[in-house]
Amino acid sequence: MTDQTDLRLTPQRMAVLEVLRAAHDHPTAAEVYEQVRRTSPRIGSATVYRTLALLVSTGQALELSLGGGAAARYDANTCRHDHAVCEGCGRAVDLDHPVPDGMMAEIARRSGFAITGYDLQFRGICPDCQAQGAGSIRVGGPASPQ
Amino acid sequence: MTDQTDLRLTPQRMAVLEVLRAAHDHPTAAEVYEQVRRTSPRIGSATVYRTLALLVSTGQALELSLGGGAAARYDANTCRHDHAVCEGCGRAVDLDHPVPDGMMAEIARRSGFAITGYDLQFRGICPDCQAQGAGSIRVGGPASPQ
DNA sequence: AGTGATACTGAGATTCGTTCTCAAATGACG
DNA sequence: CGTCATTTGAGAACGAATCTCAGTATCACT
Repeated sequence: MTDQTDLRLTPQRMAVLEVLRAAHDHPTAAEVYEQVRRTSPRIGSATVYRTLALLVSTGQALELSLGGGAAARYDANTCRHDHAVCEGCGRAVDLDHPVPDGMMAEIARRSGFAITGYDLQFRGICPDCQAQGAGSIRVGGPASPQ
Repeated sequence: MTDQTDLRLTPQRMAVLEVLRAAHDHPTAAEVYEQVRRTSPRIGSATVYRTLALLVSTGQALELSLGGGAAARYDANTCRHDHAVCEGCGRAVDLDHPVPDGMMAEIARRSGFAITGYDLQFRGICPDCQAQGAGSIRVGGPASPQ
């Protein structure tokens, strides 16, 4: 992965990318796998994981780690954007609210880091979950803790 | 965990909290476990995990999911603060740079979410890693991908 | 077309972090 | 001192992700 001299666009890779592009709900690798199997029943999970990692490393997909022990989620929308994660149902919705320009420069100056990017996630209760009783949200976290 | 009527401050819990308070490097659960064993050799890892989760749920510790397949890290500094994660060595340093007040209100208004908080992590190369050749950072991610 | 080199795949095993199970231990309190 | 809920520790179990490796597909070149 560090020194790809030749990258092939195989049917499997196309299938994964297609599924990811078609999905708008930030699927996990397992969900992508399940979906891809409908059209390519012989594909292996390793291939899906490999392809996802490849897409991320070539900038064609984003990997979201939405906290907790939850599985990583993937997003074909590669424009800079953030997410709001619902503490009730675990879903994530897209936001496009840029972090103020000066902020990154400020952080870089203070920390000495060469900043290459950032991940920003808001936590809260989505409108749906608010509707069905925000008071009854289980304390343990999102719907699928593990 | 949802309805604790009686919470005991056991020696094990004190030991975990002590270790976490003494550590300033955002240890993983495994690191906390290893450290706690020096003073309480008979403690089990389950207890450490349980206690860590308990501390998080009672607001006495923060859980950081620093992306990738990396293990969760814990932080006894419960004041609102963010982190810069080094893509070279995987370490995280504290930052205290508040997100502008108006921003959360703005997000809440646009998304319809009842925002309860946020997680902000900057990615970059720490001064140390910059010094020893920032060009040679492995592409796959932090030092210990999994 | 034929050949060798290289990249890719799929199945299953493996690793690792984390949670679960359950009997035994502990602590609180009358 | 007895009771009862809480907590503990050992190990099993789990799920996500990665690794291994033999087999397959594709490329470059003749």
